[in-house]
Amino acid sequence: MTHSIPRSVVKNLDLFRAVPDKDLDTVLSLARPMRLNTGDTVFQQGEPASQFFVLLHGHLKVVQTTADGEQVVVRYVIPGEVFGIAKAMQRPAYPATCLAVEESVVLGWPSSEWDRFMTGNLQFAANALQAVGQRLQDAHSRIKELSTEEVEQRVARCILRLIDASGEKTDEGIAVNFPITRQDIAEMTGTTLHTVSRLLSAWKDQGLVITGRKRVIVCKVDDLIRLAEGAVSGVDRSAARKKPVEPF
Amino acid sequence: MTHSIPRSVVKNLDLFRAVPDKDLDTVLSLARPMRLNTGDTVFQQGEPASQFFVLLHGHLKVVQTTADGEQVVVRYVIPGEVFGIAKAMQRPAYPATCLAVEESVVLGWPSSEWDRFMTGNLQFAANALQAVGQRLQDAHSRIKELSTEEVEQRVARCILRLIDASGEKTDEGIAVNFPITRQDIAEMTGTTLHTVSRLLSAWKDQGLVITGRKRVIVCKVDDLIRLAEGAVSGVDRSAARKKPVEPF
DNA sequence: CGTCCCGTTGATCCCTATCAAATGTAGTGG
DNA sequence: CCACTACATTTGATAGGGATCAACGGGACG
Repeated sequence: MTHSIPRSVVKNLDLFRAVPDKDLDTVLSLARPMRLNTGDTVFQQGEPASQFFVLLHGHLKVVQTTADGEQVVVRYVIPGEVFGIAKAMQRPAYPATCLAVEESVVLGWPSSEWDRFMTGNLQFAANALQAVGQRLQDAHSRIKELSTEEVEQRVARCILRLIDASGEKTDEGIAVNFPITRQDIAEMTGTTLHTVSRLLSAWKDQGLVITGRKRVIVCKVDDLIRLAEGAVSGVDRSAARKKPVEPF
Repeated sequence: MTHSIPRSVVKNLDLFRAVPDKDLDTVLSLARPMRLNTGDTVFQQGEPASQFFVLLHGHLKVVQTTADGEQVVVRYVIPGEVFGIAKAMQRPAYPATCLAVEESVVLGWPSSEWDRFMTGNLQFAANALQAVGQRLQDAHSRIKELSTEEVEQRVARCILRLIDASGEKTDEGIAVNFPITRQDIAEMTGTTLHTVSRLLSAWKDQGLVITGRKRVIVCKVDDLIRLAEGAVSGVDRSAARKKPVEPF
């Protein structure tokens, strides 16, 4: 045994659910653990997809950069999830960049092992398919939202999703578990950091959320759900609207 | 043999690529063919996912309806593609409605057979994963476009994608192979039929495309590519912008 | 040949991007 | 420990890309 990774570490991962212990031992023996500091990249967009990974601890951000330098946050990876499985879908290169937003620990395998895992264990194949299927559903939800909803709804839904996937109960409300900026939220919802900032400020005034540098805590979840579902907010849009001066 | 489906019909489908003939015979014996008229639905959003399908001939539209009745076109299914594989991703119900936009022929299997195919043949599992992976990539592209590009680029790209996936060379240019309305294009690009109509009209004036009822033919592919990549169009946006009357 | 359905086009409005600038906050090195 | 710096956030002002509202025109199909 080259590493001292306990079997229990992978046993509870979705990707390895219901995979027999003897196969898990093989899996473990091939795993390469990796420690990351905030800002470290696991892989870069366009780079050959030489490995696939599971996140054990921390949080990662997956970002696509467009031709003209704009960025889109594809998703956040939370502990227990697989990522970087480009090769499994027959892509030679990673389609996005993946970086740590806080100290994190990942487990990596050479992409060549993917096929071995697939062929060696049917449960593994089914688990992988389900994981990708779930992501496809999520992507379609996002497309629907970007196509039909207004910014406020989208941002509300985005934050709800964040606390749902990775929220932490505090005495003030439910907090997003990892550092996230207005810019990040904007890149997830197809808007600008300015608009996100204005929305959060308005919500803060109404006591809906508590905000801080790279921090969001939701106090009134129900009210936020109402906004996500299209209720009209109390945000005063008329502030900017000026009544034109009557020409006599 | 209950049906007279020739083996060659499924042999060339991506989903069954490299699957041995003996397995194909099993697959065929369980297949249920179905003929569809324009407007017929294969399945409805929310309905239990009792079957999965392959399109043999024609074209289908996959549509999601939002809570408030708006529609989003998820994708068009072209001959040879799998669809309705909700159950493979462990979803109990279809997440969208699927309907024929022209006369079509599909092949259906009971969802329960999916697992049998998966376990019976590893190549099948890999093919399925690749198909879903490709769709995930497509979905991410769309998210990126909806987030960062303007309407004209998105519509241009949408039409390019249509002729790429299902274009037919004519002596006037490359035609979209199936009936499609301005409304459909709008629902694919997150805009309104009005805006799509205006864009197509402008492009028609410039000789970029030829349009008709439910028809689009691209004459100058290169120019359209240029638009999709963000070149400024010749569309006169100032038409609507009125110079306010000088008050003396 | 009338009736849908699809497409076109004008006019107006407003949500939100953009431009601009100030304030606040964590981290760092002297 | 504080000044310095880099990065995050806030907030105001303005403008414009498209949605929306409204009406008409035209082709297909029964």
